Amino acid sequence: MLARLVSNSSYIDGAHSSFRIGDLHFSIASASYFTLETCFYPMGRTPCCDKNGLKKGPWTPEEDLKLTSYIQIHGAGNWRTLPKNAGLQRCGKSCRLRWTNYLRPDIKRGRFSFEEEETIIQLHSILGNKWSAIAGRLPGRTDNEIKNYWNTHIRKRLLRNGIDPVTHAPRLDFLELSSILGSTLCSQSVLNVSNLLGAQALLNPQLLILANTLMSLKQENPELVLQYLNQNQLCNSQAPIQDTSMINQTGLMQATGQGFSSDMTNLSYPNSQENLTTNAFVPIPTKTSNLPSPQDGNQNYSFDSVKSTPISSPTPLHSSSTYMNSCSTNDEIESFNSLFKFEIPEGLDINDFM
DNA sequence: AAGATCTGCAACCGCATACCA
DNA sequence: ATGGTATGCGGTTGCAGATCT
Repeated sequence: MLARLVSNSSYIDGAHSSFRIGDLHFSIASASYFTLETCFYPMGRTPCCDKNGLKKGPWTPEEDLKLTSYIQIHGAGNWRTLPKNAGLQRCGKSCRLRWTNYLRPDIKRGRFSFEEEETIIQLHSILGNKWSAIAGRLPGRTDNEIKNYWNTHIRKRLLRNGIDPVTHAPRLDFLELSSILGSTLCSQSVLNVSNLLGAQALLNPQLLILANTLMSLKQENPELVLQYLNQNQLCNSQAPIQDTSMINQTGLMQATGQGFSSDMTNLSYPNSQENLTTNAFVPIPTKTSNLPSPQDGNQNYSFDSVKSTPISSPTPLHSSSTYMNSCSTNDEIESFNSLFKFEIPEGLDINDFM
């Protein structure tokens, strides 16, 4: 027996986005709104709330007051009946969300502290997008708040610093660019086209434009380019890099303005708070190192393992601190421009790489 | 000054799952 | 074991204010 719901403007929500008639299972996967003119429910199964006439959108202070007052007296829970009992024209789900994400008295509001941000990044490197799990370790912060902060601040910053926010590993396009530029610009020979073509598929086309521009600069004024590269230890003019397979990670570090030593043996992974505050850091992949892989739970890992990781692959995420701590300045264009301190050609927006 | 674009965040949506009858 | 309901979770959307052109 079927009960036809009379509303034609309501929509199926939450747990009721799927239903059964006999042995047939119906699922509404894509449509957010579902006209009920043709929708039938099995008798006895009703939506969690009748959306007809229920308010959506931003909460008013009056609604907040009603909800808070009700919960203070009766406690949170039983969200299905709560709106009616509290005199609210809202869905229970909406009430729960408003309470847990905004009205709860133990919510800490305001900017995230440096320590909180560090904690989020470290936990995300382990837990991935398990926002509720991360929130559970940050008292006073909600999963929604952390998720928003990650998407609007931390994620962008990691991207700009050449770190894949999914894997917490250096991004391939940055590594390849560093490799190409290190090889080609430092070389006294003409442009190694095959190297460029070999990496082309991995690169954002605009990165190629940038590389080409730098190549042109080199041809026009090679001494200036080489002088600057040497000044910034981007390459060793006495032993020019000829093989792009040897990734000059040091160059990348320097390129991002993070001030790493050119001595690879001295590279370490700062973990102390003072290092966090003074040095941006990224894992140092070296092709020749015997450093453990991320799966070892160690902060160090080889470049091979990085290269084998798809840029947007699901995260194994058992490596900790495999991220670059950003510099406190927000404008990472600066860090990229510091690659060579050359003027970026007009019309080439570095943000497009991000 | 005004329109366009960007940004941050609250709220929504659909799915998964725990719980209970 | 099965089905119905409640709740939790993560992804996405939409809006308001800020910034840019």
